[in-house]
Amino acid sequence: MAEKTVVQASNFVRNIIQEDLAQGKNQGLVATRFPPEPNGYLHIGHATSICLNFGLAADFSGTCTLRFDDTNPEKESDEYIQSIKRDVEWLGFEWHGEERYASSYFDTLHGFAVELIEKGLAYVCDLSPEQAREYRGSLTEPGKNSPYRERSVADSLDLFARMTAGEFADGAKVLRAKIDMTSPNMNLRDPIIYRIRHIHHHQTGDKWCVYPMYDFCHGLSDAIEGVTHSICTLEFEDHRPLYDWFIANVSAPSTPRQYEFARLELNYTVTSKRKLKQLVDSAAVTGWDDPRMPTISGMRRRGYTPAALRNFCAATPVARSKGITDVSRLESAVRDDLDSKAPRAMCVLDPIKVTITNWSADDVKTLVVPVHPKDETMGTRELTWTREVYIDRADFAMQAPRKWKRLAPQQSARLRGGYVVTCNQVITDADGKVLELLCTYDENTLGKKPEDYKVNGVVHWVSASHNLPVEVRVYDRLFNDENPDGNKERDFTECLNPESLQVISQAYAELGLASGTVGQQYQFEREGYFCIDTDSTADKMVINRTVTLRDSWGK
RNA sequence: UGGGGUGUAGUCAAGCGGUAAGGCAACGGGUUUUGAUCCCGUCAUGCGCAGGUUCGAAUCCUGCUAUCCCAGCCA
Repeated sequence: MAEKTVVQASNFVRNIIQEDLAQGKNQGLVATRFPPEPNGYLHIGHATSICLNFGLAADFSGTCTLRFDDTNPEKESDEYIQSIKRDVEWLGFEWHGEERYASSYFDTLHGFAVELIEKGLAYVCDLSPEQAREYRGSLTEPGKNSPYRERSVADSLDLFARMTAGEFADGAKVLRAKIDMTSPNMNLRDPIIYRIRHIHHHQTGDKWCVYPMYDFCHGLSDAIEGVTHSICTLEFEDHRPLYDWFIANVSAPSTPRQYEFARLELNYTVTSKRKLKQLVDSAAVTGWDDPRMPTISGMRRRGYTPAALRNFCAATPVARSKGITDVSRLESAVRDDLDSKAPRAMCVLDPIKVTITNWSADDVKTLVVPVHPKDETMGTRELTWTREVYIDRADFAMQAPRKWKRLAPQQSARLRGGYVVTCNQVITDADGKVLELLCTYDENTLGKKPEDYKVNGVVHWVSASHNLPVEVRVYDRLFNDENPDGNKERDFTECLNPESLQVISQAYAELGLASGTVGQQYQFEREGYFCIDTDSTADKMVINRTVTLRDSWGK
């Protein structure tokens, strides 16, 4: 089946690039970058950034690099680097050249810092963190100059060299840019550009004990890579003057421009690496790849597809106004992609036994049905029809409501792909719980409508004797509250949904599923989309519910 | 009380002086051996509020208001 074309939502960055190109800026080049800090797993918010940066580069025949913004070794690790690379690749993007590391620019960056000192635009400051905070002033009051601000160039040069050589303890001194302590923009009040950290770095080992701060490192790394359009989120808007200041005051090899857009917010979801890490560390979920997590690895395990995520991102407008996107948009992107790709199968999650009284117990019939109702290139599959079958408890009602299209006493329904059956008798236990349905089948209804009566319902089923018992994990949203961290009075973990995972230890799938391998996706007809989980063993297949089908009947 | 942003339907948004795109959600209807998919249709006399400029304003001007971000040696 052909790939659907996805509507590309508006994108103000795209417009800016088109104008730049029209004016011949940047020699007609477009270069972007995706710059994660390797301090956690990527989530749905990063997916929008990835799609934006790689997508823009692809659309304008440009390049997009993957650069690890690894300036804070304390929180970073190789595990995160590996997961990030895997996630970007899985999404279907290829970064330009080898992956980059800001840490591999440390020599150049250090040189830029020296250059600033030589120009009298940076100085070594001995203020303690507490003192520095006092000197910084507040949002409404200007800051005061540090007593070390007028230190001579020679002294700062010497001190910075000794900082770099490891002569001072963590926090003893910092290198600061000399800008304006009275600026209404806090970022310009002599920001710190290097701090001392005697700590092993996952890439550079013990080579350095001074590490550059984000503002200094990021823009200049962009300049080193020849990035033309540096796209980040809105909270960095106030940093832009600083971004430009560093590039203007150092012999930067190019002049990238920063553009900010509103990060993606999803309702019923938390997207903050810190909070996601908290969920993992507190065992509220089983790991970064728990299928309930909004991480890329979690969504992958849940059964979301790269195309679904890409389509979702492409259809998400890139704007400068903040808004909360409805998760239903994500879910509809998943359904939309899986509908055409997922083979169909049947699985009964909550069984009631049905005995077809006019079908012989030793008669086992093979039915051949299409794998996909609209795509015959996907072939056919076999179902086993026997005297005893299971249907779902939800598909039978003692008292059929109005417009009921399923089974009920004296009512008929088709067992999908098989015959029409009529329920003649209901066997219940002392409490009235339905134990078994006694039905008769109509032999003239295989592959055709009954001649003298109408059947409006179709119900999924599986043979009670020829099936594959599986464990099914049914997921619901992780949080009950639409805005988990919208209330400052309570911790976001207080609105964790206690029923976000329901384990059905024994469900019954059609036999054909036995050949499925980990990651294989299916549509269980009338139930939803499912995939085989990594927890599956030779003895027990574990299946995740990715998302339900749209349901206009209601639950 | 400083600075920087943003307010268009339930929701997210386009719109850039010429008479309010689109998506999701919702609601009707058609097809259907999945209450799915698919297909049709409905959904802003109005763009945060109040003035002003103009033949004409969501778009320009003035004032107001709401809301978000910034005082890490985090990114």
